[in-house]
Amino acid sequence: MNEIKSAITQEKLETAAFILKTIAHPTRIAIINLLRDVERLSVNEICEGLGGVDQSLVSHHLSNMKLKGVLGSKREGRNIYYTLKLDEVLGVLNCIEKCEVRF
Amino acid sequence: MNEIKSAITQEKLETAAFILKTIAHPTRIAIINLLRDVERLSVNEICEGLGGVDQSLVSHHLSNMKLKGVLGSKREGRNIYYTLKLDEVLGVLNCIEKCEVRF
DNA sequence: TAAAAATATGAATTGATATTCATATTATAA
DNA sequence: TTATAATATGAATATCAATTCATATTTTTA
Repeated sequence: MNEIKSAITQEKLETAAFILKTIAHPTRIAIINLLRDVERLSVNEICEGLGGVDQSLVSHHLSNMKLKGVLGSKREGRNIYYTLKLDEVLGVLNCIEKCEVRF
Repeated sequence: MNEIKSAITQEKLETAAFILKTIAHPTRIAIINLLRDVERLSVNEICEGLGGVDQSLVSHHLSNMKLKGVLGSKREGRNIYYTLKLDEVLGVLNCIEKCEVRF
């Protein structure tokens, strides 16, 4: 009669890893940062905000994050606007931005 | 005369992505969780805590996280004890553990 | 209705990461 | 001084993710 330590389920571990993997890329973090204070942005605006990242590559990153539930999108005329859907990731970025890595 | 928006530097983006990548794996998250409330653990204890993950694989994950500055280690007799070095990652896990992903 | 703007898609390539397996190293104990 | 326990290492393989490039789709406007 012991063994408290409410072990995190395998499923939760996998979900956490899944989300972290989804955002663990400089360009994708930059995109999330752009969406931090703006509610929504068109692909063009995102491309500009990133400064010189290829349209197609940006699009791949966007649809990847959308697929994984981090972003949402809505077409309006000829633009498509992306929004942050999983706001919790902002918390993650806040945490991580503070820390310097010292080897 | 505009352009406030203290853009995150490329370097910061890369550091953030680097750390996130380092922890974005179910086994590695589990290891960090084990070290959350214990200060230090031997490799054996970690293997047991993980339940049936191959020793060699655990070792690879450990040295990877050590290399990247997330863990530290200290030999003592024939055991090697690992500790959390970059405590900020706990914050990241706290953030992430809350969120369910809904597609 | 053809051209242009905005964005997506898919295949090919490249690059990175995880896993396995067999073996090496280090320290202690018999 | 050998056997054993604890851990690391490295090469081989397998798996997965990022990038590029060329082209497709959708919407609007001339």
